[in-house]
Amino acid sequence: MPELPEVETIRLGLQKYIVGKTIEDVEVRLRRIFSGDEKNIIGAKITSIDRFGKGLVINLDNNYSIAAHIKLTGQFVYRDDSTLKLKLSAKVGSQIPNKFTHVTFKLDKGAYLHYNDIRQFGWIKILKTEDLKTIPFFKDLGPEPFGGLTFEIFKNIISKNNTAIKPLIMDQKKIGGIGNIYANDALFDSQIDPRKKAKSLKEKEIKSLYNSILKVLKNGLENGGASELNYVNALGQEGKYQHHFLAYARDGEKCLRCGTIMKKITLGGRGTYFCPNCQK
DNA sequence: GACAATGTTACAGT
DNA sequence: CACTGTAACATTGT
Repeated sequence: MPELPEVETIRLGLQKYIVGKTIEDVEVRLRRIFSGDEKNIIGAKITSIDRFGKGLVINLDNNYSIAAHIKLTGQFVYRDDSTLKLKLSAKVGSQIPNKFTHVTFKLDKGAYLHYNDIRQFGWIKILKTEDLKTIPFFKDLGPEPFGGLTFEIFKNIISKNNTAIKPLIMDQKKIGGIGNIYANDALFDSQIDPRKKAKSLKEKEIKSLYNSILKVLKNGLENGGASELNYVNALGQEGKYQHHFLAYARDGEKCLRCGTIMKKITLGGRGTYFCPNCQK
């Protein structure tokens, strides 16, 4: 899923469906991805849902929280009597729970929250709310595009780093929430070569990239996220941003701006897509 | 069989 | 110590 727009879409869904509900039981089928003691959350009521970068936090009324990161293939799927008739995406499967459902939270009024994860890279941690910042991922997370990341801070990050611009904006310690899809699309939108050294960007390019990042993330959010891989929302349904990709996965196709054939290279270990003609 | 997949982190090297 | 690049995590699909 899982970049800022996808995780935010899940957060909005969870906020709508599970806030106010009580956790009656927890079934952990794959212990390796789970830490903390589930006994500490049984009987507690869900009060709010937070998102920090690509991480999710479910807060409870007993000073405990459930922190989670779904990495590449995690899914949180909510089910109750009224959502049961909704058809699940094929990305979830026709049945839930299934062999990829590693954790199930049983809520009151016959509702369930299932955690699925094919590759098992994701994690769920039970801990005191005050201890959330002891999780390294949260502690080291940089400012967010729709949070503390002002243009001045962004400019400062870009101009003092000597790495290629694309891996830099995907570095969660520098900026929270941007992943491979939106990094590719933002660089395409601002016509910047992803290999270009961050330090070498002119003020005008930095400004343009800042605006493009906000623009593509907002577009992703308005389309309910990108279900290119395994991502689904909290009801097990797909997003639509995969139909609006500007550069991601468009290698071999014509550039939307100039018609040149789009190229794919590997940069920082990740697939990188760009127009060799109009991204300078 | 080889390779790549929306992410993060441990580790080796400079 | 700081920075950078690569491998690894586990599984599926092409």
